[in-house]
Amino acid sequence: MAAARGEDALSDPDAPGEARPATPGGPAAAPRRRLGEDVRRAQIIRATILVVAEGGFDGASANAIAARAGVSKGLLWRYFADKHDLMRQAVIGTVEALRDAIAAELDLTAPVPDVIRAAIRRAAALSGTHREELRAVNQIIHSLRTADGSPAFDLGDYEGTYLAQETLFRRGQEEGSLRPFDTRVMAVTYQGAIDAMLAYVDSHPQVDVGAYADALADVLLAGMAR
Amino acid sequence: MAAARGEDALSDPDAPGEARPATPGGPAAAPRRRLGEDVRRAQIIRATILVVAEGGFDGASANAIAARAGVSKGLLWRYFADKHDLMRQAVIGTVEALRDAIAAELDLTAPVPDVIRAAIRRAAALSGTHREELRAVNQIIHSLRTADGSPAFDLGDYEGTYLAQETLFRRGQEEGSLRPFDTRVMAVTYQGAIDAMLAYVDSHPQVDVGAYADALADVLLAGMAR
Amino acid sequence: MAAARGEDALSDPDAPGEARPATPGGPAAAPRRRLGEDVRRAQIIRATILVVAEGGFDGASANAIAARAGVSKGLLWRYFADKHDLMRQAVIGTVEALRDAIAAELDLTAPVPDVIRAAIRRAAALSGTHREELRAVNQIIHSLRTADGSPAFDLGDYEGTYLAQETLFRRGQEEGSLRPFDTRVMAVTYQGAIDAMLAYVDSHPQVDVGAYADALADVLLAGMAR
Amino acid sequence: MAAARGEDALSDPDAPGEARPATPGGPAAAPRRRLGEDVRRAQIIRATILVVAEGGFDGASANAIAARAGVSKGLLWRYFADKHDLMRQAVIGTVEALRDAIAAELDLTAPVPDVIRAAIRRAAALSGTHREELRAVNQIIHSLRTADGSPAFDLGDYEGTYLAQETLFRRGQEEGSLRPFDTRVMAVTYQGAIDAMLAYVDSHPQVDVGAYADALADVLLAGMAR
DNA sequence: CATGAATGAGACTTCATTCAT
DNA sequence: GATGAATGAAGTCTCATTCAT
Repeated sequence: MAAARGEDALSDPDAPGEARPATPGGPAAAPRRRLGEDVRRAQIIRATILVVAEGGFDGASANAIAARAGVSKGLLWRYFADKHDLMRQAVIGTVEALRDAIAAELDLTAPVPDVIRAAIRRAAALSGTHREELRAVNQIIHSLRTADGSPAFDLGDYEGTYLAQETLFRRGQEEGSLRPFDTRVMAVTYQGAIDAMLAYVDSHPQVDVGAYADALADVLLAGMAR
Repeated sequence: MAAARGEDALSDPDAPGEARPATPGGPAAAPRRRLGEDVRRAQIIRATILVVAEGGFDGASANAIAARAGVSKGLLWRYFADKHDLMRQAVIGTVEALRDAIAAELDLTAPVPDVIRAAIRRAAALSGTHREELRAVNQIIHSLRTADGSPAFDLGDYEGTYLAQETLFRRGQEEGSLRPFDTRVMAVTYQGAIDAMLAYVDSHPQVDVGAYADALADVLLAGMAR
Repeated sequence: MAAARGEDALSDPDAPGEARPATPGGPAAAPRRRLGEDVRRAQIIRATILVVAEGGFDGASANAIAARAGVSKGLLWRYFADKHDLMRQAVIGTVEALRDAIAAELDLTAPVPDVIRAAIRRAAALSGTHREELRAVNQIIHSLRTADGSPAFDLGDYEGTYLAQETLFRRGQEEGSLRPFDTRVMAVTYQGAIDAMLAYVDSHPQVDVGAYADALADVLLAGMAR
Repeated sequence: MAAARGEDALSDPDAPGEARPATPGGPAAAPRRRLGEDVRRAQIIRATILVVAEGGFDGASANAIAARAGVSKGLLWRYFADKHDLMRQAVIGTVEALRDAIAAELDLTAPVPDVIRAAIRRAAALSGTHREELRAVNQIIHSLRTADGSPAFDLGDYEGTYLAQETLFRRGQEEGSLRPFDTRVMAVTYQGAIDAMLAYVDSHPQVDVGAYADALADVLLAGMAR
């Protein structure tokens, strides 16, 4: 399970029974381990994702994140300029990982309808393997604001995704496997359908994700295919 | 007590179970409620929507809301139990208004494809008439949490909407205007496509909303119609 | 004594034996008195002066100031934008009070040497009546910095004082009671001598302030008078 | 241990009372101290002076000082017990250097008025050669506090300076070059005038320092000389 | 010895909520 | 009822100091 990479202080595999004066029942002492920069950053980002996924953006205080990571509060600010920076980097790193997880083993040279069906299936699979990431990224993207109150992320950040999908759709149209339609509207709709699916299966755990993905592929391809 | 009106779900705008003293008329009767009270509540909710739409959920302090409403800070808590209650009721009231705005003049007895196309157009029109409401409701729904950290709203609140749409789709299938498909998946997808459209046109002001709505209707109906 | 205007929470004349659960020996409860804006500001500034005079600029935390004023921490920020603003206003208000205390009953039309001697005496008297103010203002002026690290006060703020003294000196020179000298250098020197006196008697409590003032007047006038 | 050198007062640069293991030479012998150590200490003190002069006492974090000195943060505490110790020793060492710079080439056997005039000129010259030192020492002396909040330096540390000046003044009075006056008051005033001059020229860079020094000597000697 | 990652106390500040007026 | 002064908990962030490497 992705959630168990060893960031939880309570499950720390070798917190010893440290000699601390007069608090023998208190929480385990911190052995002050020294880690490489990248490892620490990843650990803190992972804790951020988990805390946000669980308690929402507002509940993700620096305190909660540090506690979840099993580090001291002050350590956060050695690796991130401030909380905004931490959240921003958590999103950026996690989105990259999600994109990789979708793109992996996806044969983009296959017939376009096959690519689309496979992509939907892979996206659906994320709900099982990256539940916290999906939840957290959603929260942060919707909540993070710059100092002047404007959203830190907006749909402009989706532009690259839209363009890639439009390219795919256009190839399908040229190859004759897709009928003519407005590719931008279709890209936005496609992305919206994926996001809706992920939100739906996240809050309806009894739903068969694979079946949903297949049904969604049927619905979308029925609208696209010639 | 005035602070406890409208209880649980987006689809339940008229929940009972509160001590509203002796109001034996129907919900449309507005019996003994003093006008000033409802006006004040609406005024505060309106201010809440505007402040949230502008500065996001986190930026919507009670101070800012009271100032925007032109009332004193203390007055908020005469009409709402606490900030959570204020936000919840702002969503409930506004969603109701949005639903009314879509449903108005919508002839549900018309042929199903016509209903769908009309509904998409009406939803798109909201981006011009209810921009703040759409933004604010989105913010609050994504951000509001209960005391234990769990989301205050979830997709369960969409259940009523899904059921209504499924009913419509099923009639189309029975009448032969729509082809067979999983109505729940289609309902979720349809709603996701609408939400994606609204978000897209909100952050891309130069887009022609009507044209987008028509293109979306084309895309969706191509996937649904026989 | 100037220090006993009733700002000290512990000496609050009517803190009652409040019914607080299970802490019958703790500090007296706060009756939440409501005060006019000017009174509160003066009270907080007074507390600031006392805390700075006693523990220095660095020891004057917002916590310490609020506690000394007998108010809650948060109240400070209703009356002052931030700590810098609080310190700035404390200096401005106190310097004005000090200047008034020196200027009062000073007959500026008297012969110049008499004015100078009287002014030195009055300044010396401040060491008895405004000890905390003198200490605190000195601390803050030397310590307060703007966000970019540059001093918040500098000798430019003395310019008005220098000009006034130069005017006085020049009158003395025109009237023939003072000999020719560089009035700017004399103004700076005069001010330095006053400040040195105040610092000296502050840290040497056994010194006879009046005698020092007379001796200083002798020394300075010997250098000035024709 | 090297971290505890020079103890208490500005006028006492060689205080004993610390455990320096087995150094039976006189204070001028520099017996077993390794050269590298003193170089490091001087380097760190120099960095401290520069950082304080530039950003003030509060802006002089251990981080900034270490960075300016080009050493690691942890190294500071090998040479100084804590930050208070570092600041104290920076003052002590720098004041000693400043005193040397004034005393150098000063012929104390010359006629007293000549000595005074020369001393004023030399002090004025410091504003060109030791600007950072003057600023930093001023900052630290005014800001440094002991753990209980009382000033770490006070005018008692000037006592040696006052005594030396009084001795000089008294010789002048005995020799007939100076008229009778209170030598302690004159010493305090003289020092105050010097400090005021240095502060003034520091914040008024366009002033001709030499001319100021001559004018100040005129003013002071006019008050002292018979 | 030297480094700098890590800690933890404490600083300033915001803000939902209470309550004297 | 209405106001906004007052409270106090909680948040983000800094920094002197420690200590594993």
